Amino acid sequence: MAFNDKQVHILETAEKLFSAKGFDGTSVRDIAEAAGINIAMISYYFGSKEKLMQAIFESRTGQLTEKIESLLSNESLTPLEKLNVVVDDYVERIVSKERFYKLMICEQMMEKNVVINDLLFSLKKKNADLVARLLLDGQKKKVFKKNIDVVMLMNTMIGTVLQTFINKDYYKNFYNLTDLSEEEYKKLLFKKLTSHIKELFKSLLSYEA
Amino acid sequence: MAFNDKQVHILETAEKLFSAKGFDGTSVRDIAEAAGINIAMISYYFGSKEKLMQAIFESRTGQLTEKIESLLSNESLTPLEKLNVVVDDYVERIVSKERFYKLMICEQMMEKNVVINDLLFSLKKKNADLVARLLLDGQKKKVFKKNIDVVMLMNTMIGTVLQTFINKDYYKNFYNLTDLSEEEYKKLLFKKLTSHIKELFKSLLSYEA
DNA sequence: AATTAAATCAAACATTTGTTTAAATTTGCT
DNA sequence: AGCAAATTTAAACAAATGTTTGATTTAATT
Repeated sequence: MAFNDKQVHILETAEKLFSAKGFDGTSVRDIAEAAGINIAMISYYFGSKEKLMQAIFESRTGQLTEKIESLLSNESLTPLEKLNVVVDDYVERIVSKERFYKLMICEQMMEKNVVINDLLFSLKKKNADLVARLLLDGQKKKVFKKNIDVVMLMNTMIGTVLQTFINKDYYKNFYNLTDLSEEEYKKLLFKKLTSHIKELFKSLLSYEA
Repeated sequence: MAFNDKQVHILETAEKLFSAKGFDGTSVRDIAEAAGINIAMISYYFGSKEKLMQAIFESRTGQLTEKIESLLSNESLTPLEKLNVVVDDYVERIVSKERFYKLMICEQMMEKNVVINDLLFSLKKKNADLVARLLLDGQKKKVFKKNIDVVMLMNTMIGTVLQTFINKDYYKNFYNLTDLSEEEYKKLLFKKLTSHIKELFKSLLSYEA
């Protein structure tokens, strides 16, 4: 589970290629060449191409729930504040790990690697449960309305962010932002997305007039 | 551009396999076997595996904008009513063409087939322009507020629907709906999604209190 | 029925695929 | 320096890949 520098380098190179060309569209020779290593090293370190893919998912999903868990136990924040932190965290996560999330979507859609899908399933369950608990707390404290569809709420958040990143280049073109650097553009997207989703959540969760 | 019955059969079989295993994860032998034809027929009818994929996209994207275009020219509907029809149309489209939309997401994420990406780009532009015109009309008539981010709005709609379908099985499990048939479940999702998105749009577009 | 075009087929093609091997090199330790 | 373990290498492996071939069957037209 703990990877050395060389292994991390291979993992990152593979992640880059997999997200650009897909798992089956990338050969172990592609990876070896891009990483500047011998082909045999992949089997040597990871066992197989398949297990290399699984290693990517294991290493990336490792620390994902920690942040939300610690957040929820923080007593000094109101439910709405907590939810806003969750939004910031999700968006930030996808912004900074864009390639991995592309991989994740692909893998979720295809009925291929059972190990990975099981891993993602339990991850989703964990996250949904945590957010559900947060919403329940808000309902008890009368700041969130009743009858909230947790999964739908999560889908709107994650779906909006992912769709925005899938459409990243299109958005850039649509609003004539082509002169922005990649870094500036990502910052802009982060701001737009977080405020947009927070606005959505506010209207979804607060009592209506 | 007009395909005969046998060609359509090959296209549909390929679409099914591509969406389940990915383009590179599906061999022409897989397709031929599943379709009950000889391998050579794929090159014979479509030229190559690559062009077969493009043919899927051409045939599927063909009629996509027609409905929205005719809708916009309908003068008897209010902007909000029109928008609600757009929502219904989008969700219905994705519900009924689930497999193709999976393919579409994958293809959009990967920097592989330029022909397909160009096709999708112009399709997106067309749709976004149409919706933008609809929103503008509503703004003129003072039923929609100013400062609407069209792309973000579309991303929320499409993203929510896609994410819901990517997570379809998870959602089913989360709410103990496993005893529903596929058809019943799709109907339920359609209702949930359309009402959810319409609610989102209403709060996004109407003047605040 | 004869002729032509379209459709289908099994077989072969040259590449590319993931993985393994066994030898060579480097590294860490005494 | 000497030894053993870990790392790296080029080469080889069988299997699978997309495409083409050339013969054969089917369909349409005269």
